[in-house]
Amino acid sequence: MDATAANLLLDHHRDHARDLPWRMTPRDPYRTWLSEVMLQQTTVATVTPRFLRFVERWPTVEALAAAPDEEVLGEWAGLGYYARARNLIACACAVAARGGFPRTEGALRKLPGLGAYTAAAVAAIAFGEDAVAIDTNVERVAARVFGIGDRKAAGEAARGSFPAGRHGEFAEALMDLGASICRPKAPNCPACPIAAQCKARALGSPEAFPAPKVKRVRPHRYGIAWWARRGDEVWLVRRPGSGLLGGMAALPGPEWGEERPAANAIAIHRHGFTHFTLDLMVVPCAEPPPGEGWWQPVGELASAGLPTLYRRAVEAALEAEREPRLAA
DNA sequence: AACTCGGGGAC
DNA sequence: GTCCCAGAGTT
Repeated sequence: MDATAANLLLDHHRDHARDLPWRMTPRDPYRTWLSEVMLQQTTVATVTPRFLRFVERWPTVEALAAAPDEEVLGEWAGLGYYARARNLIACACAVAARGGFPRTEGALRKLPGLGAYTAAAVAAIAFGEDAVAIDTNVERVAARVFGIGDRKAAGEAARGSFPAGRHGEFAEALMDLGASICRPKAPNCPACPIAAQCKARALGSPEAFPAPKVKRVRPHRYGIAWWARRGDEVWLVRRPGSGLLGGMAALPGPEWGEERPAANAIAIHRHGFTHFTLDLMVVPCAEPPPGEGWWQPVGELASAGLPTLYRRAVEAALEAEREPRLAA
């Protein structure tokens, strides 16, 4: 993309930039960082209400660093990719301890949870450094503008297009274009300020770029969740601090496996993860299984910080208790 | 370079 | 159902 096209895009962005709650003037490094982490593999529509709740509860990185881990993980519950929340806590503590965010891409890159993209995005957007933030939007727009099928190659080709002194603004312009006009499906080329410069458009098939990802078959697994009741309470546990749903509140149960267990379930909840699907069988038991845990009032399950898998499984179990005939 | 790691919105 | 999303960390 030449300088003329970059200026056309920046001019368009001046009038069409999305009004997002983390885009205040001037940019707040804390909110920039928090939004970028929340937005990793997560849509703006999903993030926006969660971001607002989060900054309402913890308005500064110092406040976040001082919060108990369980409360932060609970606030993150339902957003997915929980390593982000664990790294968020570690990063907040490191930043608070050193008296604020580092202001360069290289120093930001050393913080937990900040990879190549996020370090560059925070450096460029919050601190005005000429760092190049290449996300999936930039890759897709570049793939079409340059007519390059390979996503990573397209992203690298976009590096030279970032105008000096305006890298943060340009990254946001590319991201807004990718979200609003140069969408994955049904791109709105007539509304695009750089359609005349677009190779994929000239070829007549913008949607053919970038090349589609190779998809893999998702295996299936089975699991048991113990349903231990005591009056109006249910027994919950905290999962180990790493791995799938690491550190999150959960129903107790053995590790999941390939074979369908023979168990008398009152409910079976099917859940889709990124790389497998799970049938979680909720099985009543008289006593809590051995190990750490706590009795959670069923009327206060919303504040327990359950990830979606267990939140849905609990809902199914409570429904089964009300209507036993519908048990699976 | 390939895998792991969630969940929801849009279609 | 499918595809995709302001990716990072591990192996």
